[in-house]
Amino acid sequence: MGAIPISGPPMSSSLLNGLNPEQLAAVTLPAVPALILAGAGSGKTRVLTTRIAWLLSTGQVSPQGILAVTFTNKAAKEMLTRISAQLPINARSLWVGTFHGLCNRLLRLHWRDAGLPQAFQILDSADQLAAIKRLLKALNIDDEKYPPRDLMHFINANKEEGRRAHEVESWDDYTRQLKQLYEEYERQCRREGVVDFAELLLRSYELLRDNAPLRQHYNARFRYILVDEFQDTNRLQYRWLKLLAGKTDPLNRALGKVDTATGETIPEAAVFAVGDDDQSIYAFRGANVGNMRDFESDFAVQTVIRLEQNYRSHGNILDAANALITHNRGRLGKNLWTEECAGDPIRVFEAASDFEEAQFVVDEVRQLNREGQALSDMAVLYRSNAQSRVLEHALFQAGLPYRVYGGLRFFERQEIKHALAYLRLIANVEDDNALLRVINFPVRGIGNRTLELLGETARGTGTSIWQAACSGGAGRSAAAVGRFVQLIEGMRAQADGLSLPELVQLAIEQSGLLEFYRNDKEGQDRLENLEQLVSAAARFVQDNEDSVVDFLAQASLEAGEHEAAPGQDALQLMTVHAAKGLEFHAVFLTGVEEGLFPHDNSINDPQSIEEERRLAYVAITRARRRLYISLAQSRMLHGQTRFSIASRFLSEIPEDLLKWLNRGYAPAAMPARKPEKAAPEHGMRVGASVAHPKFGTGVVIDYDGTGKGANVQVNFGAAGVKWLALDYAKLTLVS
DNA sequence: TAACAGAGAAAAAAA
DNA sequence: TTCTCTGTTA
Repeated sequence: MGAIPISGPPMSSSLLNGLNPEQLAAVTLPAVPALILAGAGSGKTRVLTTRIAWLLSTGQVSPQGILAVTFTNKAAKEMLTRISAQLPINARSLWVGTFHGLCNRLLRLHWRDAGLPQAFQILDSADQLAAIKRLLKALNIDDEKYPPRDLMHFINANKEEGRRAHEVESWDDYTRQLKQLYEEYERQCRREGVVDFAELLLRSYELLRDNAPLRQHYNARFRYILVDEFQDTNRLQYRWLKLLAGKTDPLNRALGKVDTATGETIPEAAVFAVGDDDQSIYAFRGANVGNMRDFESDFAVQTVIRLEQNYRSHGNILDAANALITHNRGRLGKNLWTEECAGDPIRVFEAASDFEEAQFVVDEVRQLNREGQALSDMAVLYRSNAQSRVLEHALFQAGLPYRVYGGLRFFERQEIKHALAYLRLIANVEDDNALLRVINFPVRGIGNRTLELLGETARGTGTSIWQAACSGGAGRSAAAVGRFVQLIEGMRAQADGLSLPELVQLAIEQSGLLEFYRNDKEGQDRLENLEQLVSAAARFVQDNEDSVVDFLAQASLEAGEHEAAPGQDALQLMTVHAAKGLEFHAVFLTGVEEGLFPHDNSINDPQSIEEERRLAYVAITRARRRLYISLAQSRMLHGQTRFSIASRFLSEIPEDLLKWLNRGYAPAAMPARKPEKAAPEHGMRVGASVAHPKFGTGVVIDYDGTGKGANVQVNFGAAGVKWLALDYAKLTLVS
């Protein structure tokens, strides 16, 4: 292993400057398995990149010996950028990427051993769903009884547990059928030469598991494996890591045999797992926090380092976050601290309605902005996307520029997907997914009936729809189908000798996409996007091989930026999930109400409540200096006014850290609303303001019973929420 | 084939 | 409320 040539002052000392003792210890660990519990804002990325730079610059390992894995392309890119800023190194020789990106790399290199066609295509989740719908149709399965989404989930969940169809246990007819469909789906994918996201993982896992020489090669090669966001790994990803690290997999007897047979001692890579169990918010998509404990025991981890010093937030914000998260059980344990002062208290605002809440945000943002705070350094966070509407409306009215995260991304747009489908067909005519997407777009007179016929022919002969189309079994529309076949054949014939951007240009022109959107009065944006696709292809060939297949793979793996307004100074709006990893001077956490945050769907399950609490923890720790928490007593939800009370999470934050901006707020100011139920005879409809001699004023949020048995539930704000028997309680209607 | 009406559902999301 | 899906109609 050669050392990296170093120019200038000794790299290692300047590298390590400014690290705190824990960070330094983590960065300079010897080759042992280690778990780094990195709290929010504790300099996690810095530790990861500095460790890689340190390992390289001290000559302990060559770039080939390092594998670093992340979840998002953004994180991977950031890591590469920061490493190359610290070291004069060709970043491309490093294996740094997402799980899926690295698996793709592995499978492209060893496609034959993995049993894949050389030009295999990657299905994104929309493609996968389409493929499943097509399968169900082909098999004549009632999709009411077997919803495509459920089947997709079934398949992915099993793959993520490392189970092939034949390994699925089924005790009832329903599961037996799902299992059967899983098998059929795999067959279809194999025939079409496509792999879905979960398959990328599973296939490369199996490749390493079943191919001893290959595994030994990579075991010998990767001496240091670094994992970012380890708490977000799923079971399959963890097993994949174990395999790469040279750990035998107890779940897999075959592997044990191979290893005894070869008699080789497997060298074990030093796995450096960085994560934070308190920020695990992706259980719903398969993340298994338990991997952190499993890692400790499976690898006999002796080194656990806690990065608890926070460089982001003021003390009060950290205290609030710490206090909140202690309500979770079974944590690995961590307490953030800072050298900064306590700072401002957390400002709490209880609004009468979602409109008023939005208005509050507008007013505060405007005030902060007037004081010189950049809008882009402020964020409004919410639990669910539906909440953004009211906020956007108020911001728009106030003329405050804002940017909403989420929504469609570049490679997910329909015009882009259409263009890519033509490219896919050029690369592989057997790709039924791609064919069906564009055979009649732009419209060329090939309707459903024709497609059904083609589908039947294909099924009958066990071939692709393309084959069926070529053989001319298209009934009345045979001519139209023939023209389509000719169109694609023509493109394929011209493809030779064209560069990738030229090919993209050709595809969008000859397919008629360009003309179609030119004639479409709302097609202007789409035309621009198609132009951008050509530029993207041009950019791609600058840094990569001129290969359609590689370009398509990248398009699937990196869907591109979320839709966002052009780069002026704008307030940031996003879900709490989307905010993970980001930080802002001021954060507005909105909708902190029972039923919304924690969400209704998690209220009956302690595990889910804990995940919601971690989500709140993530939200709070995004703020550097100012944190606002707001809630609304009533809000429009699904077209109905819904009344709610403050979130339990709010009461889990010590009162002395909070500053209620509108304590003693008069609920009578609430606009009249239609009662939810028939008006009760006592007149205490939902939303009515009432007064109680002891609890003060409040708002009726529910009632039941009649006559002597009548009860009403009242939100008294500071005094809490109470059910009161009307017959006894001295309640009076205000106003 | 395309436009339209009515039903039903609505948590979060990377690759 | 608003989006998406399905089935119907011109």
